[in-house]
This record gives sequence, C-alpha cells and structure tokens, in this order.
Amino acid sequence: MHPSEIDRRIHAFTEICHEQGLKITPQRVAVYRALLESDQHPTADAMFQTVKMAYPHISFDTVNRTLLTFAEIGLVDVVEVFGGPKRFDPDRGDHHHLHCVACGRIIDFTHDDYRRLDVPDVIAARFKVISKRVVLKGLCDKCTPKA
Amino acid sequence: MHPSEIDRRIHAFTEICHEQGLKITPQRVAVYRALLESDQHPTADAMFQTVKMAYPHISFDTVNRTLLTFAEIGLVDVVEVFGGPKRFDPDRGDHHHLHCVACGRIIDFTHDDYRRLDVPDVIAARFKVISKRVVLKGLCDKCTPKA
DNA sequence: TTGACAAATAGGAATGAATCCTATTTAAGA
DNA sequence: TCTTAAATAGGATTCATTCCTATTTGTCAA
Repeated sequence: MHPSEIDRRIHAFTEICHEQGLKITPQRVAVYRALLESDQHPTADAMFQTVKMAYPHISFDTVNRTLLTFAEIGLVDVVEVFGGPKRFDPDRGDHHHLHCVACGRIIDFTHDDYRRLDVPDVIAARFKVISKRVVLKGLCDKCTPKA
Repeated sequence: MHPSEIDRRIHAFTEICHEQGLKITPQRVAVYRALLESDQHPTADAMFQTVKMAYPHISFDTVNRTLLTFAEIGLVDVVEVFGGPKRFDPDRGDHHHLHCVACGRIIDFTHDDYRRLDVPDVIAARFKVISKRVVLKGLCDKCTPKA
C-alpha cells in the first residue's frame, strides 16, 4: 500500500473512531497503521511483535483488544481459519481466499464470476446475509511438488 | 442419519482404516459413530463429552487425535471457523456454510449455482485446488431481530 | 487552559484449546 | 498363541485468549 494511501486511510480511521465514540489513542493508530503496512492476514501476536518495535511499552492485550474492537466496528475483518490463532484482514473489499493446506498461507484473489454469487432463496428467506466469500483449499505454488 | 446408513458407513469406515493401515480400535469406532450421529460440526470437546457416555475411560487426547487422524485420511473435514476451537464435519460432500455471527451456529446448504464454481485461470495455473466452498456470514433465523 | 470523568492501557493472572510425553495396553499378522 | 508396532490414558506443557484491576489518558465542558 502506498504511503499516501496509508495516510488517507489513517485519516479516515480517525473519523470513524470519532463517529463510533472511540478515543483516538496512539496505540490504536499504531495498530491500525501496522495492519495497513502488514503482510496479509496477520495474527494478533504478529501484530504485537510489529507494533512493539515502534511502541515498546504496548501490551499484547492492548493489541488484541484493539484488533477485536476494529473488527466489531467493521474496520477490519476476522478471516476464516481451519484452527490456530485468529487472523485479521484490513481489506474489507470483495475478494476471496485460497488456503494452502501445507504452509497455511492465505492467498487473496478476485474473480468476476464470484462477484455475482447469488444467495439461494431458501437461505435469503430465513437469514440475513452480511458477507459472501469463496474459500478454496489447496497447495500453493511454493508447496506444490514439482512432479 | 438413518441407523442403517450409519451401519453402512461404519462398515465402509473399517475398510478405509484397513486400506490406510490404521488399526480398528473400539475408540476409533466409537468416535466415528458419534460423529455420524452428532449435530453438525461438533468440536473435539463436544465429541469427547458424547463418546465418554458410552466409553467412560476414553481420554480427550484420544478423541482429538482420532479426529485429526480422520481428517488426515480425508474421512472427515475440518471446517472453517472465525476463531475458537476446531470443528469437524463428517459430511465431505459438496455443500456450503452460513455462519451466524451472533450465535456461532454453522448452517449447511447446497445450491446448484455453486456447484459450477470455476477456479480462475490465474489460480489454477499456480495452485492445486483441493476443495471449494462458499462461506456466508450473517444472522440465522433465531438471531434475526423481528423488526 | 484546566479539571473531571469515563474510557483505555499495562501487565500479570486465569482460562481454554491443543499438543506433547511416556508408561501401559492392544490390534493384527506371523 | 506370540510378537511387535501402533494406539491409548492421563497428566504435563505450550500456546492463544480473555480477564482483572490499578494506573493513565483522551475528551469535553466549564
């Protein structure tokens, strides 16, 4: 993500906090910035390790609580996993995931055909659908045996 | 699931164990039977509580290890979660999931349109795709406020 | 600018999930 | 049977997460 885009999103972030009645603390800004700059889908612990460099006194609990707060107000996404620690995603846009069953990497992709995923009537009638995602399991390029 | 179908699948199960070189222990049979009879998507602990009734000396570790072994040989599926304990699914067939963000329930559904989910070329070229699933997040009928 | 107050933080304790360790038991084939 | 490797029991350990509470700090109103 470009530095200018990061600045823009941090500015938007302070406005969202305001709307939501959340205080704008340096810890929250640091966590949000690190998330924007991060590799995709970090765990709370990975975020803690990163933020600690710029902010040595921050506690794990603060990082974790902050991420959960962000998820609650829809600022970040908790992504689906098959066990292990929670993973967070700053990209709330329409995209899909491939999980490598060997190394655990989660690869983002977009696909026009998946944009129009229609919710079956039976489901739409009984449930309020908030988000849709295609989840693939497989082997990534690094883990595929060169047979 | 019908009792006769359960018997059929337990018989198939013993053959699969044989093929895979796994010993057919009473613990494994008990876990597999309980899984077939279970509500959808139980956790290892829920399975442990169930199996313990018929088999009071079984340990949690055995139940958990057994479920993981079953997953390894493709007998059951580990389903996607958004945090919390692993969940197992005895139904390896083609179906999709709705996760209720309020109560955590996972609801199975099938949909003809989702059967033909094509994998984008960019992905197919670099990755070996093993399974495809549509994951919806939303509110289930019990949790939807009757507005 | 300052003061008051509710919200947020630090960091250690507690809980929960999953895995590991190892002595003992057991399924299965010779 | 007998042997042997595989599997189990159950306690210990590790890792992830949440809880607890004294202290600090944004924020807003005076």
